Amino acid sequence: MTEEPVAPRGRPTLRDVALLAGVSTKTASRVVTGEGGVTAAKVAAVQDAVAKLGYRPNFTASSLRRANGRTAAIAAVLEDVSNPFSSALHRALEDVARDRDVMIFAGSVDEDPARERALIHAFTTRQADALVVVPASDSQHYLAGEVNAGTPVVFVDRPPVGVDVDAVLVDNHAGAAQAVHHLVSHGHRDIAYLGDLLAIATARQRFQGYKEALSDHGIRPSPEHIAHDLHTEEDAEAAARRILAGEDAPTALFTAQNLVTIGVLRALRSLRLHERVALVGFDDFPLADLLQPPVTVVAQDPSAMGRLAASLIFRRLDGEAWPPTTHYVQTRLVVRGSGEIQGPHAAAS
Amino acid sequence: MTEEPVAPRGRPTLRDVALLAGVSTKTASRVVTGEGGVTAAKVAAVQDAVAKLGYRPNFTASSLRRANGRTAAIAAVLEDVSNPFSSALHRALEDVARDRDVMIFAGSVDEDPARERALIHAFTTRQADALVVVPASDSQHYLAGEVNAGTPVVFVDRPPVGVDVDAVLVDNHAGAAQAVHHLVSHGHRDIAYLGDLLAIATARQRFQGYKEALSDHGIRPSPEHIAHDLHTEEDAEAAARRILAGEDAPTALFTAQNLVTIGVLRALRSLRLHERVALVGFDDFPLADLLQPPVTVVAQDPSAMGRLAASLIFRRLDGEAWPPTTHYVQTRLVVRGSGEIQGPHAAAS
DNA sequence: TAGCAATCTGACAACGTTGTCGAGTGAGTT
DNA sequence: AACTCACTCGACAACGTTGTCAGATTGCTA
Repeated sequence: MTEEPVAPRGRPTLRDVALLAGVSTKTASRVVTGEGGVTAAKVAAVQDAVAKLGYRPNFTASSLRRANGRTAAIAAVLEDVSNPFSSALHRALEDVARDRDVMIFAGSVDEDPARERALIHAFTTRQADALVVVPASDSQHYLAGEVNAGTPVVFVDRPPVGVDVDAVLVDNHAGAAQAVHHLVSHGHRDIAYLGDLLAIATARQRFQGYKEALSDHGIRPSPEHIAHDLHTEEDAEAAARRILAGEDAPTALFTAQNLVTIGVLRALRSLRLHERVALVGFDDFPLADLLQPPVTVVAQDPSAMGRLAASLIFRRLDGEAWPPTTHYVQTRLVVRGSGEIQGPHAAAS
Repeated sequence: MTEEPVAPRGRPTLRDVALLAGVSTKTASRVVTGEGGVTAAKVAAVQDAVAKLGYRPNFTASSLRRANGRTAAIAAVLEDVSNPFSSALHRALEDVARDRDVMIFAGSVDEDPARERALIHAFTTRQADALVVVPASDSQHYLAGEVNAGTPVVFVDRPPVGVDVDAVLVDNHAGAAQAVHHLVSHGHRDIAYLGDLLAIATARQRFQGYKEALSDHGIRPSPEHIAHDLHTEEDAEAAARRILAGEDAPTALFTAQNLVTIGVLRALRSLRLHERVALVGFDDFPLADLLQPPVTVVAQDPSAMGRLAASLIFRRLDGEAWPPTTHYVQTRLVVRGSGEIQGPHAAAS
């Protein structure tokens, strides 16, 4: 059994180590940081003292003093750490950061602009080396100070407004259009739109893509078949029930967000329309392939987005410089079944 | 040439603010911390300077100096931030912490003991005020120093070994037994077990619960119908295929973990056995209710666990003290369909 | 033997902030 | 007029660490 010495008061500091080892704090510092230039005897003495006291360096004090002042932590301001998109993003950031011994601070904004500011304040105040932001507010002009001070900032999924920084975005417009074209090509002309809060830029873009794709085919969507501002599964389920109950119900649905898709699936299921009404969702989700029918989606790749965002961050932290750039990550139509249910105008070919 | 207005290098500090406002740093500090005892005129001057310079306090420097040295951050050492259990836990911690303006540091261990230590080292070195740990290692004796130094530590989901701290656990044994009793009561006697790495304590407990519940009914499980160490969906799918292909295939399956359940569902689906072989899974997952048949599970409540863990942490941070205690959170059998498929020994009642 | 470079070591200051304490001011009391 | 008291305010030190620099020691060369 190893002897556990009684720690004096609070945590031991470098002073305590130095005292016990009979050297100066500076020499102790040299040993624990591996700076070198210390005789073997003193190295051993310091290492003994470190072990005996259970000394752990205080990284915050160290980064306060060190030249570059880096804290080796980057902050992620996410929609909600527990949703699959955010947590896949979080994980991708962590994977890249891990190789450099950098930690991730993450927080959930919940589409609340005030919370967004509070989180960013909390993170910058804690000297995060960089910021990855999925914004919820109208404008992020308040970030200008940080950006000027040289903190790398990357926006993900939603474009920056009022501040000029790198961004990793999805081509929502094209993705939505792709979904709609797919449905039209399977014989549908009456395609409903169910989407998230219009306050969210990506929701607006997806709606635009939907409208324009329809118009490409000379179709004008029925206003009753458009539902905005659905932010929970319950909202979406209720809206879908309403739309499907009306006369001239649509033969296909485009659901422009994750939770909306799931809520709509519940409605379809309980109305026993899931084998009859076609559905394409935006954003993939776990088990989509195991449902009956399997759900066709326009998939985003949050992992790829996270990795790209992290690599931009680290390149800037390494001193590379370039004008703020927006990167687009491709969406991918994943054909599984629900989107291929034939509509009334199916080509006879 | 006139004197260049010295563009402050990097971020403005309290010194810069004080200088511009014509007060001492201490007075500037009093204003920004709201300590009070400053005349209105100087308050205004300082606030002007803060606004003009875009000053943000350096929270790490502040916590270095402040009496209690708190960093208002707690660390969460999780299995994998992107899996639903971990991220629900993470979110619950965040929700409780948010009310106190405390941030969460989270990291993924991936069942790697070395990574667990590295993460905890990184977090303690950054002066996290407390630790929430889902351990992966055999022993966490190395935490003794931290615990002695007074850092609150709570283990979640898996018990601490080699260190005496609070824990929030699930009664895996009882939950697994409940699943098995349920299957037996629906006429099954040949019930397979498919579970995660035996190195994980919870997996062992669930297996124990499985075995003992069977033995309560006088059933001895067939060794060919037991598969351990399945840690990915693919592992689980392969194992399920093997078990279901053999002669005397089981009529029911108990899947002891999330991903295992999903892998097994894939196998059942592709073998077209999903309506014939009963299944109860341990741990709930999104969309379980939308599958065909809907999946019966023994649900854990990661949110409740996270909230409980956080409240223990904060009570200790608030100075309350008590001997380390283990709390058990109940599991709940969620009956949905897959677990109620009748077996050959169904009572004729 | 003196001279010199190379190596090791510690005193000191500083990072940005706040706790302590005592000095200064002015109003109110005797 | 002398005194007390409440209130502001700033000088200074300190939190735990590391950068700077100069002093001490050593070994080697001339």
